[in-house]
Amino acid sequence: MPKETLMLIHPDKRDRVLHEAACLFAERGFSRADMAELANRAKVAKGSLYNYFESKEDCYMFVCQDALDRYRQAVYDGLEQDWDIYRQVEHIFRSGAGFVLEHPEYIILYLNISSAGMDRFADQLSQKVEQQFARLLKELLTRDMARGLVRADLDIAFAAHMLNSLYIFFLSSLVSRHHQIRLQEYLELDMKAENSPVEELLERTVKFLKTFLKPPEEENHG
Amino acid sequence: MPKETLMLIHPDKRDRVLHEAACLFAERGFSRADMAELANRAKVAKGSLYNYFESKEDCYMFVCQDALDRYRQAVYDGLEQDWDIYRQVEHIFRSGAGFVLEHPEYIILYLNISSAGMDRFADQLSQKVEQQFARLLKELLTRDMARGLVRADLDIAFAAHMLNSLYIFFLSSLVSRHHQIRLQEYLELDMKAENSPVEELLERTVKFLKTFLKPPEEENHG
Amino acid sequence: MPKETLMLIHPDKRDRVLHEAACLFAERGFSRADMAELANRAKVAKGSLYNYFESKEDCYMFVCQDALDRYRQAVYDGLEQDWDIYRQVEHIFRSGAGFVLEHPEYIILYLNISSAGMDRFADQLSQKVEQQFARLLKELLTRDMARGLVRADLDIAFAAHMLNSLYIFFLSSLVSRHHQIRLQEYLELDMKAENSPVEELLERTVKFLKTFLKPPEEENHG
Amino acid sequence: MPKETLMLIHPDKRDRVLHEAACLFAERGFSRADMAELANRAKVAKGSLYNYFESKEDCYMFVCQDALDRYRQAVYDGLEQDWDIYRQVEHIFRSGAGFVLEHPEYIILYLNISSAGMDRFADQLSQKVEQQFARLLKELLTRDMARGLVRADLDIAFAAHMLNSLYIFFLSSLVSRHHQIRLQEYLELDMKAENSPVEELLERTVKFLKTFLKPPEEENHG
DNA sequence: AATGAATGAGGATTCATTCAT
DNA sequence: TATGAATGAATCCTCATTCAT
Repeated sequence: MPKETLMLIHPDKRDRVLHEAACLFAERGFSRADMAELANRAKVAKGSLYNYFESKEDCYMFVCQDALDRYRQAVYDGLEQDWDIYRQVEHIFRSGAGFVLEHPEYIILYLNISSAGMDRFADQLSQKVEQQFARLLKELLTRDMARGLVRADLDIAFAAHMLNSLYIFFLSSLVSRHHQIRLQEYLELDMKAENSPVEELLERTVKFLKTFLKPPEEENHG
Repeated sequence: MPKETLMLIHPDKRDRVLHEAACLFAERGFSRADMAELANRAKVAKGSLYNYFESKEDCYMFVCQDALDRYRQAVYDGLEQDWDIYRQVEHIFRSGAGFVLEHPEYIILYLNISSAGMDRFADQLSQKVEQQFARLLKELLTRDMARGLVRADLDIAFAAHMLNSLYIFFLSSLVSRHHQIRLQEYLELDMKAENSPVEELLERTVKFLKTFLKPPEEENHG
Repeated sequence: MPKETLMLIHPDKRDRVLHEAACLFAERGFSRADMAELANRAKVAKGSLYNYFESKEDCYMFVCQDALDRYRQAVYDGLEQDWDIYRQVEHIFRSGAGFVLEHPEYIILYLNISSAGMDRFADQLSQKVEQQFARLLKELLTRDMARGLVRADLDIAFAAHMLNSLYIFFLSSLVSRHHQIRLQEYLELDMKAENSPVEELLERTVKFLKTFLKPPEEENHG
Repeated sequence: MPKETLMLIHPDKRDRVLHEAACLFAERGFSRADMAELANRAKVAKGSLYNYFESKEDCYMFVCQDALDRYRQAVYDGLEQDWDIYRQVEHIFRSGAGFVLEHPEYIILYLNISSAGMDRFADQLSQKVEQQFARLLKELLTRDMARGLVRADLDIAFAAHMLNSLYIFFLSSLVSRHHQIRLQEYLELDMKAENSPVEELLERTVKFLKTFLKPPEEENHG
């Protein structure tokens, strides 16, 4: 619940504040980020921040929500309803990667929600963050199972859960040192290499998914 | 690189300090945890902490490494080499869950490594954390693929990556608010319920894995 | 490099802070002086000091530079270019003494620069402190040697060095316990006596200088 | 007043402690020097230091007194009573320089006595430090004035004071950054140069002294 | 609405000294 | 006598937030 003022100021300034806040929180984490630095970066007076937000926490929360909105617009926009699940998932992975590479700060904010001492943020943000993709995945799996594109013996909810898990780690590996190191251990991919293997990882992921989700007879025919 | 003193004091005191540190860091995160509070909880003088550790950061790092050692001992100890991958994985999931329920603080420390501003910790910890399980999973998959227990068309590295991803989310859902909410959205399981559905989740996970990893012909026979 | 804020606050407050800082640093030395005490004395919040200065060290450095500026204004102001060196030197000794008696803290700060562990301050301050008087003395000696007021066989640079040495010890004996004790041993003057022998010391110094610097023939005529 | 124990331990250990203490105090100054570091350097337990000394202050005081004893032994030892003042002074300057170059820490301790907040040390040390040279200089001047080697119109006490002043600055310029910078300004001598101009400075000093102290007729004859 | 100086609680770290072994 | 772990007061500096202009 930011203050009214935030919506009354010039949109450029608002965007600047939100962008710099997202970057700063992503760089330092909530605790180590400081409002004076934010004011500097956003070229705004320290006092002004408190005309826009109730508190640092309020600022953080709003930045996360705003990030989520921007993420959704970027990722779900080009989606065509009638594509099969494999195509939709591939599209989401690809546009998700595009978005994250352009705005690495947002996925870091996401990862932060599950870190220590952030429960109060999780309470307000997590459901909002997870719900949409969970529903979409389950709907698509159900629909395409009916269509025979997905194996019939599938635990749909769990499959959605697994898809999302892979998605999270896929995006995380684009920005988080830990996830890059982890990926290095598992897939021997160096996400920090000049010639980043994003596309390779993406294709391997999608291929893997198909191996698993497609019905056995599909393989016989394919 | 804690100071020598840490290894010279009474093991009970050392354990108390490490335990309280792990709990405090897990409760508050690195930044918000404070050394005075740690001293109180561990019933040790503030100054003594600096006889044991170079700095708060050094303390954090060592607590994480120590946590990893304890985790490994707890989880890998009962493992029998000749069990098939399904049984080994189930055992790891089960003993992992047991460990995490007893020491929720440790998995929270793990999640923290991938949060904002923790890259310097990731640099020192992540590989150590991920390597062992990555290797084990890949070895088991390779071995059991040869034995015909795992489908032959498998991208072994990616499957290991997926198994680990599910493991991480499984354990996380035992302790992290965010992951609990996420699981609620995907699997409609309330991990905070009195009658915790851990066992159910575990069985569902193992069953799901079998569906995916077992060779098709296996299904025909089973 | 104090922060901008220092120059934006009310001059009275700035002066109060600088004055109290100079006094405190002079009383205790750099290490033993503490910022909380300074805040108290200057009737300013502790945090405010850090709006004015980058650090304690920055504060110290600026206080020294400011002291130098004030010293120069007080001492060099009444100087008349065409006075002979004896009169100019006497004037500087006298106004220097006046300044030091009014602001004993400044000369203590000067003495501090040459004490242990203060090299980093010396690097930034010493040249600035010494240069002006060195040049003035050498110029006057050169000029008055040409005029026949100073003996012709003089090592001008060394004479300037010696004049300055005497000046430093003269001023130091007004404030430093060590230098007072030293002077007691050499000149049997008790600088701490109620009826302070400053004037006597000054006259004796000037007389001594004349004995040494004046050309022999001058003595014959005088 | 160190504790008895100091005199009972092995002289090598005592020397090591005193040497390291002198060096440490010279490097850091009294306040910033710490007893733990001293214990490390002297390869002695921290607790042992408190078997030797009442306190840090007691340690500092004793180190200074010990330094003075060593200085005196080194500097006054080779002195021949019947040398004229010029030769004796030159000898003292030269052996003083030798001593200081070998033990730079001692002169730094001397400079420290006159710095801020060290009055309590000055009260106990300064007289002891200054008295001997003051007396010697005055005696020599008196004797050699009677011998006609020193000009008759001399203010003997003041001349002694001046000689000592030059001596202090001469020695200081061998070790103190501030004094080196000062000397650079006055004499354009770089005491830090590889080919250190110590000898040049010494000769120039002695020559200067002669110019000043010798009676005029001496010059006519010389 | 914008500004930025003021505030003071909070938190990491240091260090002289003690004392049990 | 030597040791070094324990102690806690002391001290530098940070930073969210307020408020007068």
